[in-house]
Amino acid sequence: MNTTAKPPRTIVDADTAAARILDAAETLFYREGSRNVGVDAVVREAGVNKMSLYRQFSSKDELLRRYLQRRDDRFWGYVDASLELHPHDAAAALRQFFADLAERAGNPAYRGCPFVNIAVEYPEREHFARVFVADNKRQLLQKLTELATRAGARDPAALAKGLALLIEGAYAASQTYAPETELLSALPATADLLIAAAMLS
Amino acid sequence: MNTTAKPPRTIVDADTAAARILDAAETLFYREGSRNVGVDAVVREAGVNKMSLYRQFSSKDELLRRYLQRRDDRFWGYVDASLELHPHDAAAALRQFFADLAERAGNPAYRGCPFVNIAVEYPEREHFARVFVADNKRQLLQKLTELATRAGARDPAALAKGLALLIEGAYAASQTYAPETELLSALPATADLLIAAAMLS
DNA sequence: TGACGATGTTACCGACCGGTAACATTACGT
DNA sequence: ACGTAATGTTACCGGTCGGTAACATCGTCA
Repeated sequence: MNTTAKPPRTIVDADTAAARILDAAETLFYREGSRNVGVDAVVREAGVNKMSLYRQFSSKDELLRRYLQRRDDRFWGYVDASLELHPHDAAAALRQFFADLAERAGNPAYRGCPFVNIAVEYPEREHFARVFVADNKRQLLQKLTELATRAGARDPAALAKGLALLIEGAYAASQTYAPETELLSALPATADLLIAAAMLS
Repeated sequence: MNTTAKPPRTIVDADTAAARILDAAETLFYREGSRNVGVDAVVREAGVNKMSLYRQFSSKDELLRRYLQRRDDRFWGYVDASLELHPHDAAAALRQFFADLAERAGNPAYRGCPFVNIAVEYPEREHFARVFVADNKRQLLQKLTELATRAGARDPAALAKGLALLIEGAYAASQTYAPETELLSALPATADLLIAAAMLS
């Protein structure tokens, strides 16, 4: 008897196939690492055929590009969501961002900053994915500097850099330190301290 | 004519072969990532035969174990070198560590914290390499807490956690931010600020 | 109905991966 | 001088990688 009956041939149009593939890539690339995940795993997760991937995306590298863009969009969504809570108080907006970041990074499913992970995965600084990461971080530093200025910091650039270091630290620590150390619990207070110190005349 | 003459068969004893293999692994695993480097690349770099590797190390995983131990020793060497400069001034010792860290992380050949990189490379928290990393970080936090206590901080655990976040941030930022942003230049001053603020009565 | 374009399926390619067996060669103790 | 143990060399294993060709099947529209 045939216990391994073939699943019915399901047919999806190109657009939904591309969407499912991107969803699968976002999940797997983030959770396992883009270099650790093969295209076969992506199509399996997406429930589509391998040829459907290569008819929608020219290569795995292009899929990686689309993944990075999605992560970028998602990241700025997080930032905006935090900042919008305090549209007229830049210092409060900064504090809000760190509180929300500590919340996110404490989630057990959190796997660190996707851009930090990319930087680790690809050794060459000139790799297109690394360049994408550097752009994202540059924009983040610019946003932090702008907020520090609006908050009235004496040295906005210095405050922004200090906060940027803290942010990267939260990303990395979420993966390196065991959860029991509760390192992230110190994140909001430390950020508050830096912000407050930057305001003193 | 034979333009591709075989290199002479050089023969090295087991101990020096093992040492050369470990040196090669340390270089390559750190620079390219342990998962991105194959055993063939290691033996090529070491200038030994592949069988010499598998006669000295039971598997690539054991080579990874030895690599981690080497990196751990090297790391605590860095720490001790900084702290020994101020044996009777814990606050100064902490500041010294951050100054030295900023120096190291600013080197163009720097490829971030080897333990952070391991945490990115291996998704499962239970993987032996991840456990090793968590142990290293736990010991670092303990050392920081001890120093914060000796320095007279009001809340040593809080200061230690803040400094630990900054350290992880420096590691990650060295790879994610473009060198032009000079984010690391803000590291010593930010650490000094946290240390000073923790002393206020 | 029939034809055409889009999709699914299978099989395959060359390259690399970690790891090993079999054998050639060398160094060294007796 | 000879035998033995350690080392070097070659070839290979099964598995996975990114990517593709060939063909079967489907939906759609004339």
